Amino acid sequence: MSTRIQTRNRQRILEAALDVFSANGFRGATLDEIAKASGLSKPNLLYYFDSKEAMHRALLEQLLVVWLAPMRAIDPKGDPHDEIIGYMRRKLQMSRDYPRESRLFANEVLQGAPRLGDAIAGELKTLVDDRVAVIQDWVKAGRLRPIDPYHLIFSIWALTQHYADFDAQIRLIRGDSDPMAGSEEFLDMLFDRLLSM
Amino acid sequence: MSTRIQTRNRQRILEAALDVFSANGFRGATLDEIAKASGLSKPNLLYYFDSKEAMHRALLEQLLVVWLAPMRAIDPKGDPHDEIIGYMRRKLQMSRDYPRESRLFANEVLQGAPRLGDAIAGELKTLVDDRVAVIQDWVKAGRLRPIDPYHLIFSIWALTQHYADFDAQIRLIRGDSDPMAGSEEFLDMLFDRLLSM
DNA sequence: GTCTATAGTCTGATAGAC
DNA sequence: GTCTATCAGACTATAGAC
Repeated sequence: MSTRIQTRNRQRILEAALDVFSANGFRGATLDEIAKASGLSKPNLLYYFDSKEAMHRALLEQLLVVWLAPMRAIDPKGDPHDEIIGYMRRKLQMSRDYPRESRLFANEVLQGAPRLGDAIAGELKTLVDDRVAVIQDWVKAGRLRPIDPYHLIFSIWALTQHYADFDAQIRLIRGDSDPMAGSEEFLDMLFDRLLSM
Repeated sequence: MSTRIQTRNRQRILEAALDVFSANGFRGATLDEIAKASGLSKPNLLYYFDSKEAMHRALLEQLLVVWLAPMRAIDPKGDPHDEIIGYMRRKLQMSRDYPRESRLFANEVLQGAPRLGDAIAGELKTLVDDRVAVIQDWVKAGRLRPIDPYHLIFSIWALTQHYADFDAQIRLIRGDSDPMAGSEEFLDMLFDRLLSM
């Protein structure tokens, strides 16, 4: 019943699976690679997870919680400008801290979200719709200048995730120095100008 | 020697290959799918292209020309504000006209640019470095407010390509109406504010 | 040029010894 | 719980008839 070892091995597998899935997408990933990366045998992987699908599903589920946290943290009672900039900063920090998770998500959506469609159409859409309403209320109350809430949110996603998802391109163009150097100052300035009255 | 049929079949194959590679990445794509999508048999595919790799390479090569054209068209002698906004608009139009090409490129970069690394480090970097210098000259001449040229370019890429690459997500959140509706007005406004003195 | 047939390899998943 | 051995199917690519 040594659940300690089980938990640890499941964690090792998910860690390796995150590497492989985020670098190749679901179909491009192989159990052989995950086995090699985790140091466990292929049948042992399938002792802990029923299938390749199940591994991927486990990753996406634990990803969603972390992924949506920055948006959940937007406070309708806060200052509109600070709340939006704060959201953008938290999202940018996620690209810095969890680039593989960002690429896992990007791969999934890029390939039509076949395994994440329900979560996007459900949990994420509900959250976005709610925050869109908050932004619209801010605009109506005259606390935020008129702006399209959907495109505002999309622009935050696009600008922050770009640094994780297109990391390879940025490195090749800028050289191997920190690809995100200067991004926070730039995005602070950009959103400050975007939101100012 | 009926080169007409050859050219037409090569085109049919590349058309089908673009569908499959852009939807699944290189490793996730299969010749069976490309064969089915093109209406040709699998061995026939390999009569026209030496390998799966060769097909992918052909797509990337013809992509690069189209892909870099909007940036090449930036005129150092033009008005800085208009040139940058014009570049952004051309890039956005590419997302509208060539979403599959955008996703093909995104898949490739997302997965570490294993087959496009040389072109990015060579042709693209050269072009970017040149345009960065142009922007810096504009700033020095006082014709453009001080701004980080690299992050400016990355922000254009991120914001415009997002609509093609994350199309599935946007559709699920906004419903099946045109996912790009309002994007041009929003981005016009955003970059106008970003660049204004 | 296009096909069927198939070689040879890799894939996800299972059986069974320990 | 973990392994070796192995299955059935899918994979890229080739051979050879037409």
